[in-house]
Amino acid sequence: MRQEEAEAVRADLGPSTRAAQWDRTTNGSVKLLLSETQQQQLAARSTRLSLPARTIVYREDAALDWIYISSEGVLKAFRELPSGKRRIAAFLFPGDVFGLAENGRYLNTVQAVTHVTLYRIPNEALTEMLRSDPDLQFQFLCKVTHELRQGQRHSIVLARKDAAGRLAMFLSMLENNVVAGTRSGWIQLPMSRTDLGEYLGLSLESVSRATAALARSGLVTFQGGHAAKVLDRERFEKLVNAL
Amino acid sequence: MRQEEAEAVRADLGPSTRAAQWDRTTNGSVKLLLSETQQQQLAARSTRLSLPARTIVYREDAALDWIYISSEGVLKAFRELPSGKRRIAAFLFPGDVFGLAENGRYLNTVQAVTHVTLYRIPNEALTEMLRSDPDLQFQFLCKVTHELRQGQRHSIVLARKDAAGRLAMFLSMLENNVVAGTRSGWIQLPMSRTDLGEYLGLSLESVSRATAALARSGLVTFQGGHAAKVLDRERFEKLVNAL
DNA sequence: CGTAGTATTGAAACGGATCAATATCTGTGG
DNA sequence: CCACAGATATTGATCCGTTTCAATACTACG
Repeated sequence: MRQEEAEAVRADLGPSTRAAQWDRTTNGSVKLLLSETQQQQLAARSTRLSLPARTIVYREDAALDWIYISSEGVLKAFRELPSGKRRIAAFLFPGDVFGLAENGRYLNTVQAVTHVTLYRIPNEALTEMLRSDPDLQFQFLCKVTHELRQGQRHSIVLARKDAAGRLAMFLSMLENNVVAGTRSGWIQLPMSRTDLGEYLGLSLESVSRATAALARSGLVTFQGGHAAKVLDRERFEKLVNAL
Repeated sequence: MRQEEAEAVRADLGPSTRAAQWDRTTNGSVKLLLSETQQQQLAARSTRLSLPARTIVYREDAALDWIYISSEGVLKAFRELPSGKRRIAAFLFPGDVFGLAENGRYLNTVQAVTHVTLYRIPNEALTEMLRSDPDLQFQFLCKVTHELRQGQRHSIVLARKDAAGRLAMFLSMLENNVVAGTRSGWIQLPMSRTDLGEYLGLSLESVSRATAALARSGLVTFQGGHAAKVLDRERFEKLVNAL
């Protein structure tokens, strides 16, 4: 079904997509697939960064200077609310593009959750490339479109009233984001319970209770708080889809 | 501040945006501003539609055939959940582009809330134009980016725990969407309480109680259930920002 | 090995969902 | 123009789950 979607995109765009095609990464998100020329151009203008966990990549309201592409690790994009609370808008995984969806100023603060490696491209260089290369720009259009879809999924999660259901949906989402090479069945949870709460719109106590509830009812086991495994697939999926 | 953002976009893109510029409509959303040639091209390939309230424009999972631009009236974009419940992802106002953010299949069902007039462009014709016109494509990139931002705002609303606060944020959002010419201060609420509930993640009873609460505390008056006016601006804004 | 940040668990209270009854609005036909 | 019917909206009472406050347990890193 995912595969079908990718096909459909190619069909929609016809010949123009041959040089720069869509594809889905192993982590389930949409990845930029570039022609050799495009890769060279991007590589020539980008800097590779290696950042430890907790590093802030940029802050909300800062001037938009660079566009980033995540290569390894996990990051979080969040906003600080007037009350001091935080709402995490999205977690960023390898292959994700960020710093793109804002005009002149970054909208969110982006911070590394784990150690990460990123590619950083000056905003002007990228927009210059987009301007002169419709195929490349189409890649980004699709990328943003995909993020829009993710955002809508997030809204659906937030509209659920049951904490366990929200958590299950989040785990399900992470499952589709498994980086190739992860051991069978175990879902890595690099982020803290607080992060989960800020993403799911729950207090961290509720997150804790939700994990306990999933474990107690035998749907999922947790290992050390940062890994999970679905035990009862059928009931798990039923919960996920019990919207 | 909005104005500043628009400026920044132009600055980011430089000369390439001269022919096809960004602008903000009076309703606060981002509108496509096209060159004469682009307008002619679009006009030549689009059909104008006039639809009564409640008409379904397209259904989720239907094949993506056309892209739409709203001209008059209000629509809602929603998904039917397995349980039969609905979640409204967005309301669509004049100037909004929709049917764009999906690949091969529409993601949401779109239905007219009021009588609407739309422009409909065959998908292939539009993608053809985008392929050959980077400036035009950039318009759409920015448009989708803006929708992404709206989606994030929606997520923030949904993460609030207090019904009155959610409703106040929605009213505030509508206020920025006022179509030019609306009488001073009155916010039009063309959608039903049920629609509000489905957008805000509340039961319609809670929406009703929230309106009652806002009225009782003197922040807002409601007139016939489909118009509202902020009475105590200061306290209203305080509530909106009390995240 | 200890300390600080992180996570779990418990008890009480608040707020929204739900069920249920009544009221209002809208559009249609007499 | 009015009356009626179906849909939409308001209001009330109760239940359930999340939040909050608080105390304890765990984990990771120096």
